[in-house]
Amino acid sequence: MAKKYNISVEATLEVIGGKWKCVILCHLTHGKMRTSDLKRHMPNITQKMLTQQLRELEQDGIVNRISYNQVPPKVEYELSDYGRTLQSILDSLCAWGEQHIIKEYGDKFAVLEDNVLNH
Amino acid sequence: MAKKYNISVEATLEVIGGKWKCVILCHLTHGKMRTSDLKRHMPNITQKMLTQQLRELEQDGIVNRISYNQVPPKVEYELSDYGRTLQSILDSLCAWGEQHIIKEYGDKFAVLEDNVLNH
DNA sequence: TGCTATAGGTTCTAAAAAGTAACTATAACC
DNA sequence: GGTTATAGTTACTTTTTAGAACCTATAGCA
Repeated sequence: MAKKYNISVEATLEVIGGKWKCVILCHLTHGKMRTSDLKRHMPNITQKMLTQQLRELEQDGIVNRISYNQVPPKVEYELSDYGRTLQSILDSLCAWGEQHIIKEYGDKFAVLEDNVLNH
Repeated sequence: MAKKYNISVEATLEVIGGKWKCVILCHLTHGKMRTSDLKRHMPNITQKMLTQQLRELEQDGIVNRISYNQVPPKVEYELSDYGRTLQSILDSLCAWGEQHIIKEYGDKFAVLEDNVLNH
């Protein structure tokens, strides 16, 4: 049967842990996005990691994958209903990061890439 | 100069990302703990990883290290004031994990180790 | 004397995670 | 006919992370 957890947060980390998942999900809190949009917002992620992480999030029921049957392909991702139960956590993580940047660097504009500030 | 972030959550993950930090911090939300207490609550962490992660959290100002000058040594860790700005996020992460476990397994008692349930 | 407990350091190795590069398909366009 | 765009796969390599096994010091105790 199931694995054992020593504290419930371990279960959370199994779903949204790792280097990229929280970042992907934070972007998706702003709404549906195509693969190429995500890629644009995450210039350092590789195609491989992006699809791999999205697959896992899909399998865990966090995101929906919407595939339009056309060529060239068009695929969109969005937070699922279940994924939206993470929304306030994701918002808080972003907000904390922003405060942390201000604390560390004094000015968030100094370290946030332009594209981010267009939110 | 500073590195650039493409989204503020990246800064958060730099501080509390990784396999162990959130778990350590969640335990510390319940109050000050000795190294050996933490170890007991995290049977799968190695001594090396535990001290390494605690060092990093200390350097980022998230935890305080309180060393009593005695033999055998006694060291306690606690959330710092700054670390406590993460408290509600940590609580939410734990709560979400608990709900997720219930969703996945139906019964949290089936997968949470006994020691956890004594909280 | 020899053992335990405590917190931690060090070196080496194993495993996991992530990156690189090359490949697929096909419609639309020049 | 050649090029671009899109989303994705695959095999291989590198980097990062984590673990195992060893070491330190010393008070207290049988």
